[in-house]
Amino acid sequence: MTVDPAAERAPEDLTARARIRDAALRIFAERGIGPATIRDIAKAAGVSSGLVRHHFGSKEALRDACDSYALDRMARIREQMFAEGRVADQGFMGTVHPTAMLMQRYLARSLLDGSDAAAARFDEMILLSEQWLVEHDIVPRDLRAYAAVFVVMQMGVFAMPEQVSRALGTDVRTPEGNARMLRGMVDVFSHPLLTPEQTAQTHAALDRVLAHPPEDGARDAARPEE
Amino acid sequence: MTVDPAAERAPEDLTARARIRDAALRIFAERGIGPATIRDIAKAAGVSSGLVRHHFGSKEALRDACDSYALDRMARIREQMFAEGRVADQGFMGTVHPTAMLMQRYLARSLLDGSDAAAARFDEMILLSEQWLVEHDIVPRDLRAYAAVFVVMQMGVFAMPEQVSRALGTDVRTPEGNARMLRGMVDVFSHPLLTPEQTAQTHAALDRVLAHPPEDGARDAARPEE
DNA sequence: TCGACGGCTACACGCGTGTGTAGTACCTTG
DNA sequence: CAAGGTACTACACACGCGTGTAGCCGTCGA
Repeated sequence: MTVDPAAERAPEDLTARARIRDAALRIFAERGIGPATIRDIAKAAGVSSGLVRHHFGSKEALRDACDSYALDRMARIREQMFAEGRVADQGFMGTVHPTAMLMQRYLARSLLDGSDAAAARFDEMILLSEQWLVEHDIVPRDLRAYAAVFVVMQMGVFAMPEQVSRALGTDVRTPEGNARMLRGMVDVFSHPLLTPEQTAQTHAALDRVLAHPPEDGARDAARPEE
Repeated sequence: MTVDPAAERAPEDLTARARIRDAALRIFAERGIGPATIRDIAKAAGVSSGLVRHHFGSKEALRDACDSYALDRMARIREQMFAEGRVADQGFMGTVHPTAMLMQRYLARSLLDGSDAAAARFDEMILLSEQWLVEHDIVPRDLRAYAAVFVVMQMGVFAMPEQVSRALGTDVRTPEGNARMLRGMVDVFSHPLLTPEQTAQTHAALDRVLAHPPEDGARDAARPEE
């Protein structure tokens, strides 16, 4: 569980247990939690599938181990970046870091799968975002909604790397593709897409729609039955 | 396949086939494509699982049918909104519409699952976004990356409704919660989050990192082996 | 009236999955 | 040196899945 404070990989990580965790992290990130199989993880780690169970007990426990490991790695990378004074990158913290790229992808997948740990981190990111917003005197109509959308949007980018890669013509798992993606994020968050008039119009449209919800001929398609 | 040009549900849609499609759409949207089972869809539609196969042939074919149906519905809603002159909403087109909410969620799930149809729509949205950007004289450093990130961010919001709902304290599947979420989106896309200085700094940081990629002690965790 | 066909059901098959169990090699410890 | 436990493997089990098959029932045209 404990890893040396940065620098090189801890010696413990040369063990089969660490190889399994690393392989799981990678395969979970690539395919998603559900579709990934214990057997494939074991194969990637060069061990038997029984050993995975021996070390982690169950698939969910393995996922939990990956969660806390990824969270830990991200926290360390964040610390490191703060120490190096790259505070400007905080919003997109660590995303150029090769390991951080992987961890972000994994955490997005884990969040999509319904991980409690990833959800906790999600909430934490929202709190941080809210804090950042008030510190920078950005006061939208709905602070919480703003922060939530902001965070979920970031996660979304990491949750669909195949789509972004295809659209960009460059694999975002490479540093080059990742940098292009991050530039895109920076630009989206720096150039406003909507003019004040458009914004006001859209807010008005939202108000209008909320005042009298639209009728829809396909009620049965949206009915909330079990 | 063909549906009456708006208004009420087509009579065909009272058939079991339509009920199955609707149930599939809803369950796919709720749980994701992979975890959803034919048997549960059949149960929700009030038919036997065999009938699902009888009408659609396979799970993937059912997914395809849902794809094209959802795409069609979204296109019609878009047309309708254009006809009503609500062009201001185009960026977040139809997302307050109860059916559109469902379709958006479904399409996000389908995209996450690797649907070709959803991917095609994704690319189309990117094209539209690029077009919209040049029309409004927004010229970021990387137009394609901007558009791709913009679209994937929108999809991300619909791909993780549980997370947003939890953060907001309101179910985004209700009109109220959805409206809050949409306000958040509007605000994110209208208020720039980064100052020009921060933007320049981050771009510089990206340049710097790309010039000499960061060393990482956890190379083995990111190695690209199968 | 009758036959055929499409909507529909019940049930069985094979497969891959997570999980459980038995057993082996090795390393540590008294 | 003996003993025990840990790392590790091979194999089997039960379950749920998508899929396949056989057959029933109502309707509609000749």
